[in-house]
Amino acid sequence: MSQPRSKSGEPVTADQILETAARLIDVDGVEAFSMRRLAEQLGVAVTSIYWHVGGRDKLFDSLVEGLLEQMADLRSDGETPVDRIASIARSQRRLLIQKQNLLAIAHERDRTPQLFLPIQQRLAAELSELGITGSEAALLVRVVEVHVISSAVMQFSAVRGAKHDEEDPSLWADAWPDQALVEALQSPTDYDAVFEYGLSALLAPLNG
Amino acid sequence: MSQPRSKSGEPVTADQILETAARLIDVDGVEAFSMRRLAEQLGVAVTSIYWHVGGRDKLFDSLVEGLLEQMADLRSDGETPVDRIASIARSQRRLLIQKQNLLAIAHERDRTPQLFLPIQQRLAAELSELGITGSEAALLVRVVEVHVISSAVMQFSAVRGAKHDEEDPSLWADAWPDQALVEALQSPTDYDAVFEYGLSALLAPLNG
DNA sequence: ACCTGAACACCGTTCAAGT
DNA sequence: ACCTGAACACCGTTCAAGT
Repeated sequence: MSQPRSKSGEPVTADQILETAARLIDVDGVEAFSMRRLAEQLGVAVTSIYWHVGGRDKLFDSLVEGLLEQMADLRSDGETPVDRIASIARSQRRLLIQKQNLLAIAHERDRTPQLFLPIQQRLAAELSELGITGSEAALLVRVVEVHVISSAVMQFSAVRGAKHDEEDPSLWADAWPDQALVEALQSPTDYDAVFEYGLSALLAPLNG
Repeated sequence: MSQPRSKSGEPVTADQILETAARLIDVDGVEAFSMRRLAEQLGVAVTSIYWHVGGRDKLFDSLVEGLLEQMADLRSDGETPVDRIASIARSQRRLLIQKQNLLAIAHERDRTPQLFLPIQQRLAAELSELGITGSEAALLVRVVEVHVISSAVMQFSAVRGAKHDEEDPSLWADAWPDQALVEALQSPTDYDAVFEYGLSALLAPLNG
């Protein structure tokens, strides 16, 4: 139960600081995070964090770095190259949604393009099996990556902002003929369905 | 040249405050914005901003509201429903990229789903001309909107983060067979191309 | 090598007081 | 109705000082 604190006398390590920061962010969100709260949680003076991991920027960079490493380990399966591409895309998306707050930090710091990197090579390998190479393959790699990452970025902000998401019914004339549509738009967006629709549309040309 | 300031003796209006805030954010970015700087720019004490427009949250909400209104006025053209859908999507995207900083604020405050609203109805009208209605139409509306908005959100962070975007060549074995691909991935992502590829892939089923 | 407190230059916000 | 200064509770960061 009890967390490691330097009150025990033991010096704090950089890893402990990063772990605690990650947990804090995961539990309370990014906006509640501050160096001073982290220090308090660690039972340490703020300034010793600076000694071990540097300032706020360096700390966040290190956390994003950890996310990048996790993406390198993603599993994928499937019979065909297209299946395997879809499989990688899905597991990358799952990881990003699971690490929502880290993704938000990466995005906030304009590091989202770096999230492409750990998976580029594997996508490229699958594409080359389909005979797709060169700049065409590069475009497709980007198309898939943008779809995965941006959909995760959007979903996050949508879920958090669900309170404001109430459909203003006055926008739709009561006489709007397609009431089934109005009703469907009233309920919250199903981002999984949107993602899957997009993914198969993007990969459809590869099956021809 | 000279900006309106309350030093002149005239009271400041809420509109003046919002305009100045928008300009400040547009020029220096969101991260450089603060209530105190805004007050300074207006030649007014910080606290009078609170009297006119409320705090930081209210102010940002009002700015986002302005963006929503602009989206209601977007023009579109084209011969077929599919062409018009694509046209609306492109002009919405253009507006969002032009108002990058406002988009970032909207995203940060989890208001991105609200950006769907001003255009939903027009997309729905085009879809119904194609005989697409009900929950199927609702899904397609969301698919298009997510594509437009998320691609703008991504492009923004990518452009700003271009400094970190350097491809790490060590990731690619020098012997990687497809050197044209490696080279293509080394150059920065062409987000317009990625957007257009995605858009036509998403709309392709509608032409069948 | 590791930790500390004091200090600096910033924030957003509230509130009582002015005219 | 409009504006103000003072004050509060926060920030991130630097630095000289301790052990």
